[in-house]
Amino acid sequence: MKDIAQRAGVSESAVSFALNDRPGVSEITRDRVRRVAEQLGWRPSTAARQLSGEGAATVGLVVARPADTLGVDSFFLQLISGIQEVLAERHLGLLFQVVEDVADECAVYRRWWAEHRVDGVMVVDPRTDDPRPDLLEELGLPAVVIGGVPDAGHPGISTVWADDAGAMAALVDELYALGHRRIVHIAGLPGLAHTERRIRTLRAEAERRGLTEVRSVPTDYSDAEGAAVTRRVLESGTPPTALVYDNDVMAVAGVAAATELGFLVPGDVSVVAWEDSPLCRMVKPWLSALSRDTVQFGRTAAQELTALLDGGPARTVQVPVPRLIERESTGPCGA
Amino acid sequence: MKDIAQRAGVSESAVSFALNDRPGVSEITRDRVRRVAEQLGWRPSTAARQLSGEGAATVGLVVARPADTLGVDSFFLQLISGIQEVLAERHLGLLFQVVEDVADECAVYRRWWAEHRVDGVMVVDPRTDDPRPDLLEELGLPAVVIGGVPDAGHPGISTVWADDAGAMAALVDELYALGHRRIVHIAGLPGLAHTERRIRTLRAEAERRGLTEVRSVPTDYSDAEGAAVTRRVLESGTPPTALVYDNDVMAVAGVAAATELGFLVPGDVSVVAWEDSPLCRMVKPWLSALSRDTVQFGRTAAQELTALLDGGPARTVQVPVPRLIERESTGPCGA
DNA sequence: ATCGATCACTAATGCGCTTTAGATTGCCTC
DNA sequence: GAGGCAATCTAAAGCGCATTAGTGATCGAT
Repeated sequence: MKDIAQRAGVSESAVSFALNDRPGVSEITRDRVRRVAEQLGWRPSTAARQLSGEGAATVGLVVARPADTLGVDSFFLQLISGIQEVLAERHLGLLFQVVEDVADECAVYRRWWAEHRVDGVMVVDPRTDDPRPDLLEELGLPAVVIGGVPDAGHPGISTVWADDAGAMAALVDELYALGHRRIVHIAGLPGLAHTERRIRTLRAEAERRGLTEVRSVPTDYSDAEGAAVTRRVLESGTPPTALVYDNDVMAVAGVAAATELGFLVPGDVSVVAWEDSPLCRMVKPWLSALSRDTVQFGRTAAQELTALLDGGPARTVQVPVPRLIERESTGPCGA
Repeated sequence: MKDIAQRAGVSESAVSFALNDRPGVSEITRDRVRRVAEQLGWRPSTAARQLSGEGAATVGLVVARPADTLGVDSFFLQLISGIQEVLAERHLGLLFQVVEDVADECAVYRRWWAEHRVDGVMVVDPRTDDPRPDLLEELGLPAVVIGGVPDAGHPGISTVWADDAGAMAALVDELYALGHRRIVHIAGLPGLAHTERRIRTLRAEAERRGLTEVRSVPTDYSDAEGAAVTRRVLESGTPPTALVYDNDVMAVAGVAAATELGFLVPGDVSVVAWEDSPLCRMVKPWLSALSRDTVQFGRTAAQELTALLDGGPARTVQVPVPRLIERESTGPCGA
């Protein structure tokens, strides 16, 4: 900046004014300074900028999952792509970290906060009894919870959510209409908020219709557990006629397991994957799936966070309900 | 820090000395200061620290791939997990960005450099005629190229690489021993260094053995192209008896396509996936695959980068050659 | 011709930390 | 007991930027 000031023949302050669109310099000086800066390829040092009051120009994202369960999911990278699109426009950096569990995650937030490393964070995989919103509220770190439930208790925190409950209800409607009465929901991790929401909704819908042979079985999202649970429920006395998997990976593994056991899909048992991906069209039969625009989800979340950083109020915004794409793995109940 | 100084009854400089293990302060004072700092949950502001000469305590990673081809791969998140393990130990942050193409990627490096945002970067997906090493060398940004070829031309840049050529040669050996003479390699993106290396090696190995019906077909790594190419080559006059896919996703899609066409795997055609993942055990027949420890790959790369940041010399380190896991999709040539 | 007001700019301060150059003390040596 | 030296601490400068207070100069109004 000193260089610029010298070459443009003005003081450093003038340069600062010129480049930040602040009043106090004439248009012609401003132009001259701009040109010199451009020519020198100058960019403000984020450190210096931050030290003098501006933010860190960075938002944080930490995901708490063990390395091996992380890779299979296409969800995260899609989400991140969407987030990046928005952040890149504003030249905000994304500080990314993967940790083992929520306790570590909280530690990371504390550190980031103490080191002034981030201006805000995005929280994924919200849980029941989640300590994170409280912590972030306490630290005063702007945050948006991705995939949470509307939550009035935290005025500084935005929520971006999809109506899992509605989607589940619609899905049960659909399966019911096809004649299915025995449904097993191979759910995801028990502690996760959306898992619990889906489980609760399924139970409520079943009760409403007087269905007794409807249940959820929590898993760890892995193909191994997906296959294992599938085998277990299909080999029971009265096997279900419809299986709903909480992710694409388990659904694919489940279909393979069912086929091996001699069950026809969708003849003997219908299968729905919650989360669409290329995977669903890579196996035969093609999997019917609940699809949503994950990239857009990320965009929306990032927009909410930037709005928060701009001093806007915390909001709760809903993204479109996942839509059922019917492919080949669902059909009328045969049993 | 002012707080700490006050409460410990010493000057700010003494605090700095104490907390940075610098001489100039007695052990008892050092302990006292440490205790106060701990109690206050103090962490140095990275910005201030950076401004006074230390680095940014951050390394950068940018991946240049369109959003949709990004998600299917389990490679990246695994790699990042490994990287994180090493970075977390040293409290280094990871600044992550996804962009459209290499030109954008270069722009990001320039910006990061100008803004002093990162101390070093990790470069993935090295290409033939890659502009990035030159640029990074010019900027003086420490870097490690992940999956590159040993490259003597850039003294400031480390390389971590796997011997794709050796793996390909071994694979051809294996297939040749099984009696396969017509092999098609469904390759990845043409510009990528490892793609070219695999293609060249395959051609060389074929020539060495006088095999004329061996070739590579480049693709974009997508399941769609994988399936399309599979159909095309299998429907040609003399179909290959062995297919080698450059990633797991295409291999799975390819098997599905082959099966649909009435080809038995491995009876009519053997299939090998280059890159192992849960996917390979989610389809029947289970896919034989070249497996490597991607998390470890990330760890190694991160270690090289931290070594570079510590002022060590640039090195070229090789990770273990991918190992062929024979499952159910490979067998003796039937034709 | 004088005054206040506006404009274009400069000087100086502070952000939180590291670091260099002192300042003070105690201790040893001859 | 004076000089020297090491140990321990403090004062002050500087990193690159934003910002506030201050300085001239120009202009319109009286």
